[in-house]
Amino acid sequence: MPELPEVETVRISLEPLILGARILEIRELTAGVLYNWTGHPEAASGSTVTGLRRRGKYLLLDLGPDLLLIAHLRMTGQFKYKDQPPAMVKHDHIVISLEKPESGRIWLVFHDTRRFGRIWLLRPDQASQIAGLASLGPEPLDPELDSETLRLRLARHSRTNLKAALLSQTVVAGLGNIYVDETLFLSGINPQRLSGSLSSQEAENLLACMQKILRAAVNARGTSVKDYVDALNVRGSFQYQLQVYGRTGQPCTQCGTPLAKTRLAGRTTVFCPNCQPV
DNA sequence: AGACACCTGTAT
DNA sequence: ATACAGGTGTCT
Repeated sequence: MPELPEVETVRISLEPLILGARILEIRELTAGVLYNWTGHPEAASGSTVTGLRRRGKYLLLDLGPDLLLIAHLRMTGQFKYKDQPPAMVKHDHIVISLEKPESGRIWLVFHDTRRFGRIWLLRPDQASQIAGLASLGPEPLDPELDSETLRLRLARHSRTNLKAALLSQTVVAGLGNIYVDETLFLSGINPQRLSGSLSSQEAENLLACMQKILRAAVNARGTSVKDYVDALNVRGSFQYQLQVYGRTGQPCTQCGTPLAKTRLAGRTTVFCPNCQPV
C-alpha cells in the first residue's frame, strides 16, 4: 500500500501525537510480525519516543539513545492511533500502549490484513542488519541529490528497464508502482527504456518530475486507491491527480490516446504510447 | 534479472 | 475458479 508519500504522511500525522510519550508495553497479538532483537521482552517499557523519522518506506521511532523501533508497512500495514482503549479487530497484530506526560494513555495498533508488514525493536547499532534498510539508495527529495548521481545509479542496472530500476530501492528510495508510473509519464519517458540509456538532460528532467510528483503527493497526504489511510484513519487525495496508474484504456490527459498496460518487473505498468514513445 | 513466495480480500 | 493488489526477500 504505502510508498514514500504515504509513509511520510503517517510520520507527519503521528509525530505531534506520540513525541514525548512513554511506552508502557508492546504487546504481540500475532507471532512473527514483531522482531525483538534486543534480547529483552520488555526492552521498550519505560522508554520515551524521542523522534519519528522516515527513510525510504521505513518508519523509524527513536526510543531514546539506545533503542529503535523500525516499521515497514509493505502492502497493507497500518498504524492506528487511539486515545481510548482499543477494541481489537481482525488483523490487529501489535499493540503499543503509551503514556503522555500531561495527558493520558494512548495506543498505537499495528494492523495488517496481508501480514507482509514487519516491526523491529533493536539497538541503533543493529539497524544496519535490516538488509533492505541498509541498502537503500538516496532519498529522492533530498536537495543534495543531483541528476547526475541519479543517472549514474540507474546506469548500474543498464541491462534492465527503467520501470524495474526505479522500483529497486537501492537505486533511489521510496518509489513504488504508483509513483514510478506517474513519474515516467510526467517525464515523457517510456518505462521499457533501458536504464542506462538516459542522457544527462533526460536524467535531469526525470529527477525534477519525480520530485514534483512526490511533493504533490505528500501535499495531498498520499494516494488512497483502496486501503491506505493515515494513523488517524484519514484518506489521502492524490488518487484524484493520478494521470496513468489505474487508468488503463482511459484517454491520456495530455493527448487523448488510450493508455496502454504492460507487465514489467512483475508489476502492472500503465503508460501513454504517444507521450512516452520507445 | 526474473520467477516465486509470502498472505488475505476483492473483483470478474 | 481465477486474477490481481500500494512490497520485498529468496531462490534460480
